[in-house]
Amino acid sequence: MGYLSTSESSCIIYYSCLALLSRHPGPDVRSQWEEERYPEGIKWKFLEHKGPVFAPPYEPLPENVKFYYDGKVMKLSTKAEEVATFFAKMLDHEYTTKEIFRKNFFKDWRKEMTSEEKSTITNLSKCDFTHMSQYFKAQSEARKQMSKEEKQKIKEENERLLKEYGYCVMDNHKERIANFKIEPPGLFRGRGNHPKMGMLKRRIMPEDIIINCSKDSKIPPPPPGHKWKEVRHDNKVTWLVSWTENIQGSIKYIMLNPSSRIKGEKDWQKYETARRLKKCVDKIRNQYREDWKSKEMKVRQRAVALYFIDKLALRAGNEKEEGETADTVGCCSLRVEHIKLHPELDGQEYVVEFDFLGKDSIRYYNKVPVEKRVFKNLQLFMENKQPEDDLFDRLNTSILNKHLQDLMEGLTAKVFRTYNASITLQQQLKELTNPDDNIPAKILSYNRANRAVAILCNHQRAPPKTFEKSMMNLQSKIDAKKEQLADARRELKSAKADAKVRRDEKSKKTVESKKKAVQRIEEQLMKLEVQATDREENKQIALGTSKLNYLDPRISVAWCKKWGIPIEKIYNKTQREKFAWAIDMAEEDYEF
DNA sequence: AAAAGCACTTAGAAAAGCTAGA
DNA sequence: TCTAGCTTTTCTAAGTGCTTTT
Repeated sequence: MGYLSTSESSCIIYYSCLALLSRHPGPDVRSQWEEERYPEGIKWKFLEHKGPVFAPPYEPLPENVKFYYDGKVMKLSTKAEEVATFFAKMLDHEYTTKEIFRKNFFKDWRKEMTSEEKSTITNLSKCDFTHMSQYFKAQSEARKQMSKEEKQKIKEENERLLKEYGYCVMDNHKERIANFKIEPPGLFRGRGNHPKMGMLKRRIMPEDIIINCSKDSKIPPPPPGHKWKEVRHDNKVTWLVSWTENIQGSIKYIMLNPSSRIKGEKDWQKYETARRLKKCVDKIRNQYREDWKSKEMKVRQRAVALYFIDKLALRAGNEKEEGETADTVGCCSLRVEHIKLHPELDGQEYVVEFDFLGKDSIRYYNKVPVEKRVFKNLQLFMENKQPEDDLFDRLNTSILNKHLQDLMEGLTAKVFRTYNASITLQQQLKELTNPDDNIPAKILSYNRANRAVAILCNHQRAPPKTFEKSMMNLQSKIDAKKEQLADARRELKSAKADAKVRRDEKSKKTVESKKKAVQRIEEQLMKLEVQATDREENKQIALGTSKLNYLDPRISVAWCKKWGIPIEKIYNKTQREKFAWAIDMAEEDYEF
């Protein structure tokens, strides 16, 4: 294969291009470079891959695993049994108690039944999946108890699969594929109050699959006896494989790993756009403050919405088809019922109380003092409206983004989130890093800066199930360490006293080593205390999303260089691969 | 100009993997 | 050597925003 160079050497070429650009970031250089590689929307010239890995076929249950209907054993047809196992596997989950889930599941399950099954099984409550469920639990238990050799065998098989299907060649690079396995069939689990929860996500067959690769590549063969839906050669897109999913009718893709050239470059570009916003954000802010006074309602709504997006890092809020998804909103789709106006609250004037479900049905709750003009405008927008009416009835994301495009090339609502997240990290790092701190304390400061961003972006997580217990464990470790420290100090004291009397070399040495011991234990104690603080503050906050998607990695790299923190303390292996471009590029004086 | 389609980024939960300390 | 408790990886849903169709 003539195209294949080693991935390493091509990486060097790629990253040195980026590095060069970062030092000479004029718009001419950048567009010239991009045009040279990819004229107008072309994403690649050569693409070759092995196609997707399909979900393993259904294995029928052993004869002794029974399903009961209305108290009586019933042997199910293979198709009906397969769908029944999906439900059985989820039996412990509270999903299966929800009425919508049960209704959707039962409806779709019945479609898979034979006509006899259909006439017998008419009530889900009479179905007893417990035996099946127990069987699966035993299976997973058995998997855990497997011998080392068996586990090793499975690991090797996975590695073989990864080696064979996990990589592709795009232009001159061998690149890792993100999700080369096709999603297996199962029951749809939406987030929050999703109207389609419990529906059957059907098995994807080769006949559903569109393959995308270059004409001059070796086209992956479909599994024996099957055909692809289509093979296309579209180099204006980055995906390798796609299919249409049956729940929402949306398209799913197989794409490259974040470490790939095509993703890294896009990521870098995203932060460059945010940095361009930095240069004109003051002007834009002045502009929207002016627009609060506009005589046009549409302009005022746009200006207030933009203020929220900027100040609170809200998402844009596209319209969604009603009844197809969970009822969640972003800025432009806020409804009157999602905010409360308080002329005065807790000693503050003009407070807006937000309470709505955002992406993934994560609750956004915040009380924010706003400028008087914003407050008056909101009162105006809410006049004569019902709770379920749109707050910004003259606005949508497309109007807003068109306006933003006029203010700055490439500016859209989401750029504000990236900009505010990254600038907040940079500011917080400056403010929180104490030069005299040791490394663990500096890392605590980093995590606190990261946390400020996560709070801004409302990145939440369910508190870990074992949180209380693990906090208690840590506390008892701290207590033990304190006792150990007290002991060490006592020993040091007596060693000193001893040395004073004896005045010989040996006892002097003892004092020194006891001193060292005290110091070491002090450090260990400090480390533990820092860990406890960090964990407590992090209880309900997820740092990963902002770290991965919103924070310009060059800020973190520069901070590490400046303070002599090993980059491994901030980014794990995967993250270092994703941010290889930034690690290579950023010097200690990098400014976002 | 509104709706539908498409391609891509962003998101938290769950599974899997790893490791320190019993 | 085992396993509890953590971190990392995997999974796939749910957004954004642009393009195409009606």
